[in-house]
Amino acid sequence: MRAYDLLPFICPAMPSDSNRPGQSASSLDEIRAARLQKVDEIKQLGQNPFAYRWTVTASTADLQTQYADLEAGEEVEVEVSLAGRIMARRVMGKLAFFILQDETGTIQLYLDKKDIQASMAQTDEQAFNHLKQLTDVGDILGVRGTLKRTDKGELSVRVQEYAVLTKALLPLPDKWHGLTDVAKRYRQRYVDLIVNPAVRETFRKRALITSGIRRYLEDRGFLEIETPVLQTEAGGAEARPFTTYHNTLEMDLYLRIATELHLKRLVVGGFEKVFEIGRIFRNEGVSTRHNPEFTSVEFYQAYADYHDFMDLTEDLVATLAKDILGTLKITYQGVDIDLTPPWRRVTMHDLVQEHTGLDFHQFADLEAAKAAVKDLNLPGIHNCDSVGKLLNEVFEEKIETTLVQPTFLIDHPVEISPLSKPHRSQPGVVERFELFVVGRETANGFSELTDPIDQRQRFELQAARKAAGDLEATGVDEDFLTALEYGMPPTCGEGIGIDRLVMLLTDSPSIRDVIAFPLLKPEREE
RNA sequence: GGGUCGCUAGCUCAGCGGUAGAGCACUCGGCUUUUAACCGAUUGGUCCUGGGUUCGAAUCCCAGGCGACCCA
Repeated sequence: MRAYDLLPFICPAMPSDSNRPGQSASSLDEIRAARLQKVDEIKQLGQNPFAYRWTVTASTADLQTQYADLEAGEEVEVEVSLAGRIMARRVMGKLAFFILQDETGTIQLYLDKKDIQASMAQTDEQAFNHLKQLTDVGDILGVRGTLKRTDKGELSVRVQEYAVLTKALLPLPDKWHGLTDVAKRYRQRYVDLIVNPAVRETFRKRALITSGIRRYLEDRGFLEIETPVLQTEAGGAEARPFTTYHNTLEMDLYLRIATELHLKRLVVGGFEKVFEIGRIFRNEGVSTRHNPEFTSVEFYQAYADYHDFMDLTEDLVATLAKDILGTLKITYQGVDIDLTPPWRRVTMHDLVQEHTGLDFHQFADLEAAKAAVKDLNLPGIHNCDSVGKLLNEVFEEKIETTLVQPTFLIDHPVEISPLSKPHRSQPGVVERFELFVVGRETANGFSELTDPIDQRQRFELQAARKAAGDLEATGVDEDFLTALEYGMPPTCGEGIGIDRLVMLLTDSPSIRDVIAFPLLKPEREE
């Protein structure tokens, strides 16, 4: 970014029609200087180029809907007052057409010299000429007028009065090609939002999804309780945490990698349905599916198990799709997805057997299992120190990306599920489900482990891995174990990655398309 | 972390060893039914950064920065 504050102040020309200097302005600095001069000319007219307010009585979308049936050439003597950004200017000698954009859409302004100079004679007898000279694409304009549909069929505000509410000093991108440079779009999202309506729509839908989740849970008696971001031990998931430092306490702290362990403490405390929508931080790679900070919703319900939550998840996602998109049949990056419940529920063992013919129940030990999967050429096989991990490796390598339609993968090996309750009838696996859509994990839930003795053993296994150098392993959370020793009711918990859900429902290829300000390296300053 | 590709005017792009270009935007002039308005005239550059090769580099080579995609 350049230091525009250091630019010299431009001496203003007098605000007359004929004495404006005929200088050209084409570089960014020159364009900006020309606009600063217009700022000053507006001030000299006694108007404020950075105004305080404007009475808005209509939105462009409402007007477009309300007057959809107005015939070409027809006018209605109803006064409207609205405000927005100038997105296009087509100026003739004594008539001009602007496109005005507000949050809801756009409408054409019909700017007739006679109308404007008659209405504004008291405040600015050259009002139409000043409109031509002192406004630019990008300015925020307030207008008052009546409605007409032009001969060519464009609904327009026939403007009687206008005011520059905010003078824009910098030019907008090309009106036709817009802003396509991805890095620039992410770095200057405000410009992206101005010129790309689809981006506004994505973030509007994101807001609807988040509030829809909140409403869905609250309607069912869930209470949203906020839990700490700064923690002395980052647990509840396997991920590298960010570290930070508290000066006066003189201690290292971690940013949370999950909300799980605190929400479960609340269940111990007697809240039977709790949730939190919140920011999670993981100090890991950045990709089209991973941002270092992202948003999850985690929710916990006492006396429920993972079957209950699979039902809930189907209904929640279907409700969101129906309410926000109006359909359960969506398209993601050209692939048709049908969100109509019920969704397939299949165990990891069955799915692996279905794809590879291998029955992991049969393997007596790790060596036998490794020998059996030799032909699959698994890249991560050397990291598998248990049959369960090997099973998961087969799933991740060979099957995960094939789960395109919504599918609940259930009953994972205990070795990869340190917080889940053992399966009530199947040894070696837990009562857990993961929702996969278009080959991506989108939700993860399980009957929560409530046995403090078992939980301690699993924590200690993690701690041993951490001591051995595993940066994703967590230590023993003694306070959480203490909480469990006071007794946690049977509980089901689940986390949904809101960013990935938004990607799915807005057909966005990258997580950065659904995060307003994704993390990017700063451009190098000289 | 590895590979491939990209970075040139405010924006979108061309140029690929020989005077840095186009369209749009901007500035000026004209124009009362335009909608990528039109017509005419100007103007605008750290060719991502730093080295190197060369008589000469936006262009070729090396290193770096930032990004996209793929792989891990």
